[in-house]
Amino acid sequence: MMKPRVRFAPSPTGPLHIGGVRTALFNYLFAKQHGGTFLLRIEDTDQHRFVAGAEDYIIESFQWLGIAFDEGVHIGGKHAPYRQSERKNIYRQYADQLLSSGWAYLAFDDPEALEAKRKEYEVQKKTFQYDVFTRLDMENSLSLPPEEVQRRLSAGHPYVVRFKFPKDRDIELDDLIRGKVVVNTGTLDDKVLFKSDGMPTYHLANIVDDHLMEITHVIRGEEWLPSAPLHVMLYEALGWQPPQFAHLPLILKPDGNGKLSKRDGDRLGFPVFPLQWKNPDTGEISTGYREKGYLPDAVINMLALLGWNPGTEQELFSLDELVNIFSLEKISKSGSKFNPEKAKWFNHQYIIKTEDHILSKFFGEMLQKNGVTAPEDKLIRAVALVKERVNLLGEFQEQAGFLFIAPRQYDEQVIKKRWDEQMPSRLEQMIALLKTVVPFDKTVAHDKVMSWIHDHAWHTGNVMNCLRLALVGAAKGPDIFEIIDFLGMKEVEQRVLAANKRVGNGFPA
RNA sequence: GCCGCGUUCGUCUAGUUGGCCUAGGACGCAAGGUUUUCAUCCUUGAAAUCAGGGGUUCGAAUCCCCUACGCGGUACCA
Repeated sequence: MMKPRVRFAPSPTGPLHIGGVRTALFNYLFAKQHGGTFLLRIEDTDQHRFVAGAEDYIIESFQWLGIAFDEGVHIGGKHAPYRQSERKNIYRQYADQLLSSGWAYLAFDDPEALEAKRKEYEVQKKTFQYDVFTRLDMENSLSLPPEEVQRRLSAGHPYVVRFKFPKDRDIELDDLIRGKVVVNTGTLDDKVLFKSDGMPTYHLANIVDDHLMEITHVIRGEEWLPSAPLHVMLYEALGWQPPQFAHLPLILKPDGNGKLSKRDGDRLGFPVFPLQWKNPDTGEISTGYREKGYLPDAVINMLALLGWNPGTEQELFSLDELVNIFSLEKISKSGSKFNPEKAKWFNHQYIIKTEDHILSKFFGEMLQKNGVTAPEDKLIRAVALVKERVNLLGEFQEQAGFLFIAPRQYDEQVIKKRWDEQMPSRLEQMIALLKTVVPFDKTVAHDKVMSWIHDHAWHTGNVMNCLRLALVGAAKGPDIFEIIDFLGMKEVEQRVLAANKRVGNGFPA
């Protein structure tokens, strides 16, 4: 294959949705696999929907994910600029070209007139479409006498440029994922190509830029499939070779039907965006995968397997592996419901795989926020002790926080079940016993304590869980002798004394 | 409404040249086990008559047709 050039072309209207991230990922994988180029273009032709900060958000998201572009707004490239608002002056000439070759026409109908027309049709239970059948009833350069058109133009009447579909032609499109798709031009509407505000619409700008930027493969969401025929027609009208198309299936909400939306995330409690986003207008905050404690590689892996799979039973892939094994042919045609549980499972797998010294950084920051500064070697030990029980990075705090912060309260369920008036003295005896193990050794300590409990014919579960309660605050956590080893005898004694004092004869202070 | 796309366990999916599918894996779920705790982990299990109905064929989840349902589009939004 010739080296492909693909693009991810989001609109800066808000935070990047994970569906968009997946689209970008598939583009990236495809480009890298074939030694091609991947570029980022910002499609900001709608000034009304522009949202400040959205572009930076998009760039930061991909930086976090480790998906690198070869060209783009933030890094430049041979086809700069990559922001459509900065390319404004190059689109007009193509609209003019279409106009003079008869592939487009001027339309003067204002939004109100269009709205009225739609209402009129709606009453008859029909839908108005500005197309080959209705355009002569409208006010445009096809229906109006040339001198009237000229008059309006010189009088400065606002107008748009619309594409003029031929009456009855089957447009064929060979989609890389869906195969042949055929649509008759008679069913298509004369899309606006150039708006009255002097900006092109998506359709024109997209085709022009894809051509100028030498895009070979357009890999985008399924929502674009209906307008793909317009796009191939546009290439023909402009006398250009169209790229190959691949329309990706949608990511659906976990329950019910329909596209995954921000609301679903809020409702079901999982992130829909890669990074946290604060709505500049309302101040509303939407959480992101990063803030929720996901590792970027886990997010990528999870997204890659949504709508695609290699056909083997392997589920865990690094980015590089994905680059090698990815193929458009294996993308499924139907939409995939997003599964938040599986997303967590992927993260769990990646946390286990991630090296301790990297994880320790995250944990260190969390402790820092709680006012505790811990040395790195301690953090690494702590992380190693609990990583297998962590799904999200944030859980390091609850799983290993006690290794640095003595418990402030004790689980009452455990007290009720296992503590009694003799427990304080037994725990103190155990401390004395533990102190005899010098230097401390987990196995030796374990054996000594066990036989000591056995000699007194005490209930192992009660004694050990009360010790755990004193050290951890609850009946959970890693092996108790590991904890003792980590804490050191001095700290262990302090915690036991504190617990004895506060829980005392069975009632927490 | 019209146009387009789709339809295998609850979910993601394997299955793509029809027979090796009494439909496999993963998530989740259930039961056991390991862990003196919790989680992890291990084992086992339930779970899709392959949307439904017709064909074609010795034989269909796999090919054809119809129906149903779902989704997407139907803006001077992308």
